[in-house]
Amino acid sequence: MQPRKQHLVDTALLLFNQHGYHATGIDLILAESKVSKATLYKHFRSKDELILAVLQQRHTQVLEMIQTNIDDAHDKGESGVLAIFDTFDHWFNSDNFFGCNFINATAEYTNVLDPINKISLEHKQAIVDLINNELTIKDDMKANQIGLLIEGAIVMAHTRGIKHSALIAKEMAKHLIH
Amino acid sequence: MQPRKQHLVDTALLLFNQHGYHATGIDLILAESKVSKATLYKHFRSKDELILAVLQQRHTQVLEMIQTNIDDAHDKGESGVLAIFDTFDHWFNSDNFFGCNFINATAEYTNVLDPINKISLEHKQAIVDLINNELTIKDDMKANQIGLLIEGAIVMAHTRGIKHSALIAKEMAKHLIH
DNA sequence: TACTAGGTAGACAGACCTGTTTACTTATGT
DNA sequence: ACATAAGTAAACAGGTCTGTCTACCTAGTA
Repeated sequence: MQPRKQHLVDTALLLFNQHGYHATGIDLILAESKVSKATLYKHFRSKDELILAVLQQRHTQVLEMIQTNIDDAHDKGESGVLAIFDTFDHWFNSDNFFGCNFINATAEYTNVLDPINKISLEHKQAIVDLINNELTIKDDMKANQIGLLIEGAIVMAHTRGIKHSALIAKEMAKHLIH
Repeated sequence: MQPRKQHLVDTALLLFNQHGYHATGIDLILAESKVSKATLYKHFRSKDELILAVLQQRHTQVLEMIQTNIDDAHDKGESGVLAIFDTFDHWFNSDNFFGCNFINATAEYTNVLDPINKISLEHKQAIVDLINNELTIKDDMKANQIGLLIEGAIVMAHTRGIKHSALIAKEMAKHLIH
């Protein structure tokens, strides 16, 4: 991706997190990124398209972060599934946590047919698929249960500020696996 | 509450659910409720104040719905805690489900000091308190774990359209209680 | 009859929104 | 030296947003 385009996506991600999607105007993104409006509209046809690019990038980021923790766990002979919760624990306790971009996007873009809504569904599904592949024996039900624990931890951390929620969820996941 | 004021709150609740908070303009609420703008601004000082009234009412509604299910369960000699999940199951499968108003509000109003954000926190905390009081022996940790399951079920139902998520969560809660 | 409470319609201000367009500037590679 | 690609600044169009205000309209009641 061209550097300005990438810079726009990075800036927009931060601002969408800090203020929400509707509340973040194009002009603010331009002012913060110091990119001109003409450039933004050369790279993206609309604000919605920029949002999609932001979510697409975030999707990749999150899955890579999780995969890194899984790989580390495997190297140490530990459970990959439980390591996923460490990724979220680290995220919740960083100063980069403003809730899940996809949950937040679904809250603002309510139309199920909206591509923004669709990418959120795909993200959530991808995480459950990844969990399923980490289970010693594939088990859709168990993967969904663990996925549910992750979602619960995210909401608990975001709406109630309970930063250690990922560890609470991890304990619950332990009992599910054994 | 005066009938027009109540009607405004009811209409606004539906529209905020259908379109989100920022995306729902005052004018749409007025058109749908057939109330004049002057009347709205006599009852509410601002849109934010209307949102707060909506959330306040929703807060009461949800707790009452849960309490009804708990009472019914007690009458049948069943677990009050598990009955809470039936409330959510019923909600998810109604045509009145657009995710949790409070999770959605927190997504749009990101400032933790915002009263809209504060009421969301209080709502979530109230549910956990209610759970705690239903436990045979009070247990903050267990109440939070069950609260986490509920949040997870809500997100699963909303972002992935998995309408039976409350029953998945209920099964997990059974193992927690016993 | 006349006052009052509550409501209506609609114009208006002022700000902010997305998106387009024009004319100018820089940098790079041949 | 010159074409091309990429970026800039700024004005502009056409909406939409919240919130205010004026003038009018009922229905009930003292």
